[in-house]
Amino acid sequence: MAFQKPKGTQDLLPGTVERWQFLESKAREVCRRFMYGEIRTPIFEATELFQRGVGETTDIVEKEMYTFEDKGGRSMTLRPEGTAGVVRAYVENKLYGDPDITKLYYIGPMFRYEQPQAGRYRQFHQFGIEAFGSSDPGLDAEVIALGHQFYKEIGLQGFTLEINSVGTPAIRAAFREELLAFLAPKKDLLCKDCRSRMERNPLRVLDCKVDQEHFAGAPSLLDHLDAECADHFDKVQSYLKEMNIPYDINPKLVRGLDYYTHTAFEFKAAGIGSIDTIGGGGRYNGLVSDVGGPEQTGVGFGLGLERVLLVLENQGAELPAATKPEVYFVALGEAAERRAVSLLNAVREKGIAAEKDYGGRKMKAQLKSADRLAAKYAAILGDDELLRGEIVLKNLATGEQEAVALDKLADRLLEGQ
RNA sequence: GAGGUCAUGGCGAAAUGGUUAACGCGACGGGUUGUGGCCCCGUUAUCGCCGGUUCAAUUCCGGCUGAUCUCCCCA
Repeated sequence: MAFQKPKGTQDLLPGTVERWQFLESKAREVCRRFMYGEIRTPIFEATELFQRGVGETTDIVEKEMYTFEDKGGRSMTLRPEGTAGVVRAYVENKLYGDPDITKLYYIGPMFRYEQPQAGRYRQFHQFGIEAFGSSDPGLDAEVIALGHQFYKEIGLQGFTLEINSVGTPAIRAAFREELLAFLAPKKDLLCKDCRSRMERNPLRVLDCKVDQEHFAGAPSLLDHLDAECADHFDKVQSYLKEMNIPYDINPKLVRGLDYYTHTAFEFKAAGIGSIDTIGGGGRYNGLVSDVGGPEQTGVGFGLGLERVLLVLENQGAELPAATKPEVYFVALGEAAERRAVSLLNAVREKGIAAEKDYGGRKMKAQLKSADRLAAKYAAILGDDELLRGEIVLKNLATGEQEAVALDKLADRLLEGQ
């Protein structure tokens, strides 16, 4: 084989792209109803944007970025996530000047240099939304509701929602000290991953799969929230209840990116190997100013389209397949061939999906193609039909045939749809 | 960044250190010089790449690449 696609990427071919188109159109439709407008930002940005926006000590920035130097000597990075670029565009285009809340969505590829596994790719695709300009917990709830509606509408079964409040950076810093004080005496009992987490990201330690026995009596972040944070969290929950969106509180939920404040949430579903997160997000009140904008709040959400699709396929959901032609033209002989070309074109102009043979093959082979493509009709045109000014329309499911005047073909097909 | 499993045709999938690499599906052609889906016949593979062992490698060994699964982490 001469060339292979880069590791962790995929070719989406006709027959499966329809599934992607389905997900994308549903995403757009839900955003339309929620009044989120599409934003398309560059696929690469200045490296520093992600360093500042995502967080210097995150795995993404430390080891997963596709970074390169352009010919002008600038360090550029293929976007590893969507929020930083959107925030940059929000600031650069001074959308904060809009008196109303700015609500944006995006769909597109993201890039992370990782070892691929089930539901994890180097180029993957996210659908995400960001809402700027309000700290109202109702907006957090709206963001969650949009995600919930999307999953529901694509037919996903059995997904769950977990929420948490991660407070403010100051609260987290204080909690972090207390947690480390709790963990320090147990350090030697913990697994090697936990010991490294203690240095890199202590809040994640409590989520460890193997060391749970040592965590009895551990402090909880939720107990350290100040009145404002607790009130915000309560209100988010009451809005979710108001909308009948079921959720669980997961006090150990910490998101992988540094910028979250207050609300953090994840949607989960089984069916992607060892991975269960299909989407997540939260509020990021400090991010806009971190990236050089004014003090402005934001809340958002991103979901992985590959993962959602894997779960759907795993659940045996009905998904759209390749387009089937309404009619397949079978032409016999040169004169019929010429006429078939014009009929084909005319029918297509009327909006009918139509195909014909281009191999000059015999009738049997042409009908076989029509059958294989699952055409509804075969339109058979030979010298006899040409003389009569007719074409034979054969219903391939029933085998019934009828002669149709050539100039009535398109109308006949349209009424049969 | 670490580890396990794997790599044969368009697809699924056997077997084998030696001269025809099963079988199934599909595709193409024919049986039926104008009727598909059923049936019958025929055709359809430089065994991922590079190197090594050997008289001989698709088969054994090593490296590479990729897939898949898992850890870290994440969508």
